[in-house]
Order: sequence, then structure tokens, then C-alpha cells
Amino acid sequence: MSEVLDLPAAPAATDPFAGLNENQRAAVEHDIGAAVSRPLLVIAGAGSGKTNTLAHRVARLIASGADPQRLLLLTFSRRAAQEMTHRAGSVLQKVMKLSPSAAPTSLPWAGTFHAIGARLLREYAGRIGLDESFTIHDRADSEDLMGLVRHEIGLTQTQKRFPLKGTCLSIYSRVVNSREPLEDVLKSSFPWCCEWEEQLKKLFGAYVDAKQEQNVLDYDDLLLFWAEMVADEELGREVGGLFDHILVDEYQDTNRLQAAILRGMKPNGDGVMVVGDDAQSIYSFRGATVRNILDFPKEFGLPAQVVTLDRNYRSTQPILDASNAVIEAALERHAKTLWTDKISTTKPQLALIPDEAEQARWVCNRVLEHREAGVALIDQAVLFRAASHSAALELELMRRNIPFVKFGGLKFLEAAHIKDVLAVLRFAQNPSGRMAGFRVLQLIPGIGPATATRLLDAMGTSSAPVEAVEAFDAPAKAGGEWQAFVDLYRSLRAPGLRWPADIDLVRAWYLPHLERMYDDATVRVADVEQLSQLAGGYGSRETFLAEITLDPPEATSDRAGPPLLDEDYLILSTIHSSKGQEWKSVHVLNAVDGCIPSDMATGNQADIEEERRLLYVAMTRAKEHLHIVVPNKFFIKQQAQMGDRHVYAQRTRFITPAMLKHFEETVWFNADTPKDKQKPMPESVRMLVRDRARSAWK
DNA sequence: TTGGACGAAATTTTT
DNA sequence: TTTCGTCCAA
Repeated sequence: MSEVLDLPAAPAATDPFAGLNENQRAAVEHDIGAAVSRPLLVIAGAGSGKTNTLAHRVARLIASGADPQRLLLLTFSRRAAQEMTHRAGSVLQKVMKLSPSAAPTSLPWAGTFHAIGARLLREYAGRIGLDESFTIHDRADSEDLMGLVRHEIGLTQTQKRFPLKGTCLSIYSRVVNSREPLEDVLKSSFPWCCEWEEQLKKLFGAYVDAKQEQNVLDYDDLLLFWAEMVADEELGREVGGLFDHILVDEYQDTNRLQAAILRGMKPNGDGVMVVGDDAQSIYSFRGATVRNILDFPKEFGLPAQVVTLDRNYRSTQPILDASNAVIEAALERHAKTLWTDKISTTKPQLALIPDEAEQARWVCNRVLEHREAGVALIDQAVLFRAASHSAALELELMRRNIPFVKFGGLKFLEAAHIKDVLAVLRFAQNPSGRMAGFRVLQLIPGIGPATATRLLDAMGTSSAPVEAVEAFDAPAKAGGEWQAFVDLYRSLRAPGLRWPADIDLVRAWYLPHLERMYDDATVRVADVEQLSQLAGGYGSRETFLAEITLDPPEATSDRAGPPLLDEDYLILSTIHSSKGQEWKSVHVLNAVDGCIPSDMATGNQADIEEERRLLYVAMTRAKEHLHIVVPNKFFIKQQAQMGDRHVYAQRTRFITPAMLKHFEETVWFNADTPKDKQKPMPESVRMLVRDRARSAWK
């Protein structure tokens, strides 16, 4: 699906490695047959066949006798892991001359750091004093718990407003992942919260206590506990000893905690191979640091080898020229200029458009033109900085009946009714998990926060959760609804494996509540059905809950189910979610100062540099056609200071006048909007124009 | 104690 | 648009 390598067909198909170039081959053959496989760093430029190289490496290792059960493959998403497994399988088939019908090789240890961490922790739970029935909080659960703790320790009673629960969690997460002191994190990334340092420290302490009492882990714990576990010399040797090779994809987006995990498992670095591109590092807000790549060569007992892949197999030369120009202006980077032999006379287009509404129309027009010219919708993408930037475009696409799928937007799991169902299952899985219980109990009419807390407290002191529920004296108002819940909870806690029948019990119990609470119940019922369909694909309640939180269905297409997969649809995606993917035609929306770079990220130089790389990542997704759209004016919503307003925007600072020669400039007026349909601008905007005109002289 | 309604305030990107 | 705190009636 991603990063397809357009290599000439291998001669006579005898040697599946024949299609690799010299550097790729060096990476694939690195220390094969040697007694010790030294650590290897592959600097792989955008579109340089990175995934393919990794897949060949995996196949080569297995072909030369490595045990697939003892390969640890860490990728950014489960989708990437599947892609890798699939491709390695097909290479392997050729190497081993297996018949195409032979069972594909399975790589049981392929997944994200978080998912693998969850598995290892479950396995080693007993050894490190963790109860193995732990459940995992997703972002929303973690925020809610933070909110609750925040309330409990009285931070809501302050004169000035204390940071929102989501902000608190972001700060906490940043501290854990970057392993920096709270004070530094506040100063560099959350300067408006500095005044709360003391209170935040107290809050985080209480938050950690709450998690431990309730036997829940959040995303950060999955890495933190793993890192702490392997920091112990004996456990580190033991866990590291499970694997002969550890391969990590997208290493530029890992953080210090993840580097510590590698070091703990393989202090010498034997069998460790990482692939990444410092020019594509875009996750520093999650604690990712380019230092991981820069420091890799001297991180381990053994010195690391470095291989650079700079031949691009994806984009045409004019697209690369423009992208290279953008990234060359970066302050600090591994010097590396991508090249290709794909010539083309079509320069990337820089389109100047009056405003966002016109931008939406213009993009629709171009998309349809490309389709007329034979580029299917599925080979086209529209990329943007923040999920909300595509709102106008989505409306326009719907108006014109152009099917699309959005990545990185509103998530299936964020819907209240889905959270309700999952909370019931979690509460059954782990009765100490108060967040789940708190949510579930309040679904019953007549039970509010106070009653829920009373029951949870009673359960906390009892060793038999079901009995505590049965013995609880619920308010008379709850009546029959309460009894129905007691019955449900008893069935869910009864021993024996009944998955996925469990979820049907929950659904039957939940549907009446859903009907009562929502006007649009029918849509939501369909979602719940969808969830229970999904449940069938997992072996147990425990794995279902873990996997659904660690790797949720990420696009709206996943929700619509298989039928959509046959159809042709346009891809809308945040730039972050577009990583590792490629399309024939790419549109980049809002290439304007304030969007790219986001005006939330202009505080310090490092943030601005990351925004530059973000634009670079977006541009290098394009194979044949690249359109960068610059609306002259755009709309800002939910801004802290002054509410909604229009802003007159400049072309992004990352495309300087000197770079314009790499682009073809197009200016577009609102040609298909008749004059009489143009709305007069609101007073605020007219004021703004006048002010600007005047300020030029002051 | 619950379940509303009301008003003020809010920082992008994701495992 | 969503979240959070407060106030009020049952």
C-alpha cells in the first residue's frame, strides 16, 4: 500500500534481492552470517524504499536461519506492521521457493511499542508486582481520571482557572516520555502553565497513585514500566533474550523512553537495526527527539554501522527539487539530498486562492480533473495541518457527491455510546478500574456521582466484586434498572470463556438506555452493532480491550466496514497521519503562516523547525502531482483571545521567494461564484482591512 | 442527591 | 464546539 518500489523487474525472478540498489543491499546483508550482528542505523530518505528494505532484511534474516518467533519488529502502527509482514512473506516465498499456497510466515512480535509493551507487561506482570488483569486507559479515560483527581485535590477551587484536564495530561505525558524535569517541560512547551508547577506536581503524584490503586495503565505506563523493567539488569537480559533481532521503523519519531527500552534489552546493540529519517521527525510533541537518531551510533556497547538511502523511487524530479529546497533551509540536519531518475516537466503548483471556501471548490475541481485524466480518487490525497482544516472541503465534497475517507479525524472510539459499551466490558475485566465503573453506573437512572462513588468504595474494600454489587443498597429510584445491571455484571464476571458472547449481553442491556438517552439512537445502534462485529475478530475479552485501545480503527472507512473498500474514494488526512504513505496526486491545504507553521508552534525555534519538516513530509508524499494551496484569507475558530475571526494570511514562510522558481504559480479568482452570491464581509473584517491599510504608515 | 440549565473559557498534531 | 463550574428545582 505504501512506499511501493518502482524497480525494474528482477531478471528471471531467480534472485529476489536483485532489485535492490547498492545501499539497500548493504542494509539487507548487514552482518548476515557473522557471529554477532552489530547495531545498524539506516538513514532512509522519503520514498527511498525504506519499508521494502526492512521487509527484505526480515526475509533475509529468516532465510539465513533466524527464528521468526524471535524477531521483534517495532513499527508505528499495526497497519505498518501488517504491511511489513505481508511483504517480507512474499520475498521469503521467493527465497525459499515455497509454493504460493504455503502458509505465510507469521511474525508474532510485530507491532507498536505500546502494543508490544502491553503484551510483555501482561506476561511479566507477576515478576514486577503488577496484577495481570490490568486494563489500559485510552486518551479519554486518562483525561477523565486526571479530571477526577484534579477535582479531588481541590484544584477546582482556585481563583484563576487551573489548566484543563487535557492540558494536564499532555504535560504529564510529555514529562514521562521526554524524561525531562517538569519545570523544563513547562518552560519550553507550556509556558502559560508555569505558575501552576507546584500544584501540577501534586496532581501528577495523586494521578499516579490513582492508576496504581485501580490497576490501570495509561499509554505512557506501557513504555515506562517496560523501560523500568529492562533497566533491571537481570530482567533486561531475560526480556532481551527473547529476541535475536530487534528492528525499529520510523526511529526519528521515538522518544528517550523508547531508546532506553532498546538499550535495556540489548546493551551491546547486537541484532538492533533502526531505520529513520531525521528530516521527517514530526512527533516532538509526544516527546520524540532526533537525538535518538543522532546518538544511536554511540549508544551501545558495540559501535554502530550507518547506511544512507538517498535514492528516491517515489516522486518526480521537480517535486523533489521543491521538497529539497524546503528542507535545505532547515537549521540542522543530516546532509542528504534526494535524487531520482523520474523526470517530468510538471512543476509542483502553488495556487493562490481568495479564501477557504474557494480553496474547497478549487481542490474539488482539481481532484475531478485528475480523475478525468485517469487518476483514481484512491490515488489522490488532500493533506492538512489540523483535523479541523478540512471542514469546508468536506462540505463541498458531500455537496458534489465525491466519496472520501478521513484519517486522523473524529474517532469511532470517541463516541459516547461506544465508550459506554467498552466501559462495561472494562469494568467486568478489571473491577478496580474506577473510571469504567463510574461511567457505567451513571448510565442507570437515579444513580449519579455520589451513589457511584459509594458503590465503588464498597467494592474496593471487598475481595468479591460481584457480591459487593449484589449487596449494595441502591436508591429506590433505580429500581428494576438496578437489578438488570446486577444480573449483567454477575454474568460478565462468571468464570469461563464466552467471548464474543459477552458483548451481546452488554448490547442487550445497553440498548434500552441508548434509546432513552439519545434522539438519534438509530445511528448509534448501528455503531454498537459495528463494534460487536469487530469483537468477533479477537480471541478474548482481554485482547479485544487491549487492542482496540492501542490500535483503534483510525479512519471513518473502518467504521463503514468492508463494502466501502471496493469503492473509489478520496483520502483526507492530517499530515501526521499521512506518514509512510504516498499518492499520485497530493493537495496541501492552507500553506499559510498560522497554519504551517501553526501559530501555536511559533514559540521557539525548535517548534518552527518541526513545522518545516511537516511541510516537507507533506510534499514528499506526492508521486506525480503536487498542489500547494495558499488561501489569502482564512477563518480562525475557538481562539482564546478574540473568538472567531478572519485573518489575512501570508504564504508559508517555508516557501521563500527564492524557492518560487521550483513552483508554477496559479492565481484563482472566485470565477464560479456569481457576484450577487458573494456575501459582504462582516464589519470585523472590514475594520481589519482598514486597520491594515492604516498601520502600513505607522 | 440527581439532573438539568446557564455562562465563561479554551492552544494543533497521536500511541 | 466542548468543557467546566455554579446554581437551582425536584
